[in-house]
Amino acid sequence: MNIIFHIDVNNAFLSWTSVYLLKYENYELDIRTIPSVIAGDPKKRHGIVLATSYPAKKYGIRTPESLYSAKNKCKDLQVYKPNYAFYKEMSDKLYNYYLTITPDVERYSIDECFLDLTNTSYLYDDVLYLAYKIKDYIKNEYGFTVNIGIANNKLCAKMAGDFSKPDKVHTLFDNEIKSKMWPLKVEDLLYVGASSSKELHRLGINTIGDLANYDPNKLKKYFKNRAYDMIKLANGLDDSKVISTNGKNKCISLSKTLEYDTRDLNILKKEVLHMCEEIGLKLRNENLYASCIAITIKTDLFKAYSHQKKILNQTNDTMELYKNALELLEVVVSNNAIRNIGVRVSDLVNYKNSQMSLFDSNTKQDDVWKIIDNINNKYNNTKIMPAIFYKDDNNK
DNA sequence: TCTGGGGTCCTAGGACCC
DNA sequence: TCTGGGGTCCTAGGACCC
Repeated sequence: MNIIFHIDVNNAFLSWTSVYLLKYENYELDIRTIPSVIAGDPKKRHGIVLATSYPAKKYGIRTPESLYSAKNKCKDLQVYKPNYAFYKEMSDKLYNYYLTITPDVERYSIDECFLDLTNTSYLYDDVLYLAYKIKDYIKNEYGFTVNIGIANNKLCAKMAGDFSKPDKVHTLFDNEIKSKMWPLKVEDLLYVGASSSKELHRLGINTIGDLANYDPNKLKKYFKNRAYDMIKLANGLDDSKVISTNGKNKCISLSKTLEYDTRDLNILKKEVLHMCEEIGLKLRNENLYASCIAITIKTDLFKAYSHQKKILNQTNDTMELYKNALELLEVVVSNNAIRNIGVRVSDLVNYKNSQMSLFDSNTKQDDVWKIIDNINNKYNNTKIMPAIFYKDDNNK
């Protein structure tokens, strides 16, 4: 029998900012105790609520709603900006702490990990006791609380972690699925989102138990092959493994909501070049090459489009990425005003198809990037970048 | 001065090959 | 001298997660 822990930080961004303010800015007020949220800048059209305190939740404020709407619900709402560098630091600290408990740790998001204790639980006589010890250690050592879900697979561990918050340990072992999970609303089931739950309710499937016992052949008419997966999930069945994939993503993407909608190709090109810079740097730092690149956009009407293409000679060269991205950009720019633009690379490999380098100057170019990257990695603010930026800066 | 940003996975349909 | 069908690769779009 497998033993899986799911550990997530309660209101992660808000808790972490609170810890930061108390520790480094000598705040006397713990923002977790007042109606507060973490949100971006509405003037830059980043006004989305990213995390909420429990007092803010009492006003019905939820992520990710607009800051505008959140403020309408609570006039005294206190708003704090996200501090991603500190969040990353906290996330790494937690991850390294988990590794002292078991080597089998999967980072599921910035504030969530799965721990596989199947092969290590013999070291700990009582897993429930261990969970309480972990939870209390984190609270005392770092100053924020977590929820821990314990189960026989990842799905149930994650479901258990959501039962009631904060600062709680819950179990959802195989023999508890009917009593603890089946009464829940069907939309509470992992991977059943807004679109599916709407359809399920229409079919009279309101609880996870309803779904678990529904005729798969009937459900197939509405959900195709996904019907079988959904019924499996509702029965608490999940054989996915805890995989230590630290840092190894299948794609890297960057996107940006512009301050104003635009049809101006020059503005979009500049954004795309900037993203190719960042993505190229990330690829080179991890010694990865991209075989596929995409441009994504969102129009002023919130309609999303994307265009992608294979890159025959895998690359992590900024200007190669940019050249490919530009071809896609020309396809994607239509009559729509563009609100959000992004670049995504995928099919990442750690080798380079070097056949073509006999005919071009790739090797020399690689050396140039190494020098540029060393400087950029060292000095965060004064970046070496393609000449187009200098021109732009001078025009300000 | 309403609606962010970074991911994974699946499916349908077209192109192309034999 | 009349157009089947299997397999693979690729793209676009959508659902879902945090």
